[in-house]
Amino acid sequence: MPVAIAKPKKTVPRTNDPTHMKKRILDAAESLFQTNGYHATSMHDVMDAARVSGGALHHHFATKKDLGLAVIHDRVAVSVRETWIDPVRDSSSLATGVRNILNSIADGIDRRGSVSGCPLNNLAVELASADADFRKAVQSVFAEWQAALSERIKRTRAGTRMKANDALTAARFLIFAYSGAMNLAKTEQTGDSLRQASHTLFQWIRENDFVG
Amino acid sequence: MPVAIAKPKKTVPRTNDPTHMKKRILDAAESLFQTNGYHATSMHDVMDAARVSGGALHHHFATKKDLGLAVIHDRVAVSVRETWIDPVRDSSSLATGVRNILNSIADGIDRRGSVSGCPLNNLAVELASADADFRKAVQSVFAEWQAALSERIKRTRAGTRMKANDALTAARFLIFAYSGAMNLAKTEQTGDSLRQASHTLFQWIRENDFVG
DNA sequence: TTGAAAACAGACCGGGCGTCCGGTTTTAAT
DNA sequence: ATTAAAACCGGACGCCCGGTCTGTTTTCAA
Repeated sequence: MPVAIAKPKKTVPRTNDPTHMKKRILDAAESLFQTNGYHATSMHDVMDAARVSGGALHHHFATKKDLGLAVIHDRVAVSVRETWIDPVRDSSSLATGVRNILNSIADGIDRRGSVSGCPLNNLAVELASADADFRKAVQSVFAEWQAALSERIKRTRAGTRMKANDALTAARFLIFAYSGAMNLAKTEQTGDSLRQASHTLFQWIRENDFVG
Repeated sequence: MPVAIAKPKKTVPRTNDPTHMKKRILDAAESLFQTNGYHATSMHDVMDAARVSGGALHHHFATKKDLGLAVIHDRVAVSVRETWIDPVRDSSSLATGVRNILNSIADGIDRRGSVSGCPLNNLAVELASADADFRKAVQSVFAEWQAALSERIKRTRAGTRMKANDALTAARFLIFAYSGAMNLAKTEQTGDSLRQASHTLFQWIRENDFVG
């Protein structure tokens, strides 16, 4: 039996930084969930990617489901706000606003060379129909999204004289087209479909007199 | 120690029926993949649902991936043909054809009370970006779908005098809207979004003079 | 200074996963 | 009748999953 080997002195002391650690975990989880999917990524994958111990991971997120819900609330929702809600609200015209959003996403895709898809759609399709909590979380993001678009549409020429329900339908149609285009972009690994959607939606917005 | 119990005589002899057995496996796999997702369903789930032994399952589909690819080729592809390609090809007018397809899907959803989503999109979103073989399989179905829609558009009034590429773009736009509407229908568990898409697309088709 | 809670580490567990294997039965060609 | 392949059975195998547990370190309030 070998003699006990002296344990080396700990050189670097640990520093507790729960905020930063939580951010690292969410960063890793968000990235892995989007590129590989929720069920296809294990907790150990998250631990490795975030370089976090199992204890720390479990301390901040008790279960995998908690982590998934946190990703939706803290990452996917803000992603939708940054890429869609804020730009379209501040755009000088709805048509150019939507076109710029879609084209810039397409450019990002082609620049990066790969498509992981729409963050919201990815988790929605995989988790929405299976689990009620996930569905509620996803649904609230969709609701915020379509409400913002609807508000913007109401500020257009045709929007001022249309019923609130019709504005919502138009808003949802924009989401339909974008989501579907993103799905195809993901399977084709190209931004082409987003540019096509941009072009067609631009004309659709003009034809419907959504000016301004 | 109890005495050996005489093994009861096998009463019902086994009958080899590989075609029927393969069908049962594909039935179960298709259903489970659509309702719960590919990664969320295990091989044992398929065995239980199809009431098939592990040996039989492995005999017909060596790996889970093989089973998934078979579901795409033999089930999802024909599902797209039955619900989209054939009806739109035989429709007297593009506008009513598309409207009928979307509305009948919406009716089916509300009658059934639950939405598992578009079969193709479900597997596309979950598997396309992760695995090259899955992506190719999904992509070929999309290609067949948009080609059929493009051919139908070319037979409309505006279609006869437009470039082939524009017809394809219009065809893809229909797919975009449908896919996105189905995604939202899945998270909202309602057919409403499909009816909205039906209404908006109907007008869009008319505005673009896709008559006939 | 002290005590307790929060933050983190890492080994560990039962279970379920996908897959494979030896053996048996059925089928069909010879 | 013989034989080989195909079809099917049922369980074992090894791995890894999500989650738990014990213990240590850090932080901060009292």
